[in-house]
Amino acid sequence: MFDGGEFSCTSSAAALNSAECFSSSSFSSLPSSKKKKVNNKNTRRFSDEQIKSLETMFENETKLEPRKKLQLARELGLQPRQVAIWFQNKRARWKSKQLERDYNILKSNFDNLASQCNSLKKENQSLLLQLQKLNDLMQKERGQYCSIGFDQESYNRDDNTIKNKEMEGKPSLSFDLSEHGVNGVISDDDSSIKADYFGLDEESDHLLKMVEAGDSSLTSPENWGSLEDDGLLDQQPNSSNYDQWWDFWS
DNA sequence: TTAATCGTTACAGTTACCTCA
DNA sequence: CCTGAGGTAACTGTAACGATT
Repeated sequence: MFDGGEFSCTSSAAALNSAECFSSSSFSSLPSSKKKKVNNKNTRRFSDEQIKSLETMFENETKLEPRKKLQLARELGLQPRQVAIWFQNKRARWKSKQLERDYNILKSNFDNLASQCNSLKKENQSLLLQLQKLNDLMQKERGQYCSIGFDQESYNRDDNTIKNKEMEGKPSLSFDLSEHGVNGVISDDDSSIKADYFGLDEESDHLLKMVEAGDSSLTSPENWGSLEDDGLLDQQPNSSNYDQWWDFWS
């Protein structure tokens, strides 16, 4: 190994351990930057046996104790400094590969999440479509209800029936057109009654209102900010941020 | 007790050389 | 034979740490 080789031994105290500095009789007086590392063919690289021993040792401990370093160097016929440098370079190579592995893992996770996101987006689109259809259906039925006219007498008769039920202590719907108007079959003022009647919680009630309102707030992403305000879509402080988030995944 | 100095080690970055397609 | 890319041993500069004075 390194027969006839000429090794530099710089004056930098930090660069190398003086005890490990090669005491070559042919030590050059040239500045270290000018010195050439003379490496004959087949003598530069360590032998397979040496590499194998070094690898085995590295698997056990990536940092070598000084005592073990001396022992290993003696066993392999290397300078302790060579062993130290080999471990340094090995750690650097190992770190580099570890970074590569970590990157691949992160990339794999990212791809999985992106795939899940796409599935959720499709599901969301499907649900929004269903919602739109239901909304249209409700609008149509409401239009029929208004267009067939209104029999005040039969209404009063029905109203009495309803009022009788109220007398029994059960909440019911009131259809007082003079107060609510035709368009507001169930107005916002009746929300508490409605909630009791249908057993709606606050969140569902809000959604129902939006559907009843007949606007496109649920089918238009730009209006989802109103949902966020109610905590239905948390994590997005405002709709503009949400748009950025959404754009990222699009 | 505190500050200065020294020796040692680790690390990131670089250099020089070899191998191979 | 030449050449560029990649691998690797060795080097440089710097920072951190502990021991000593």
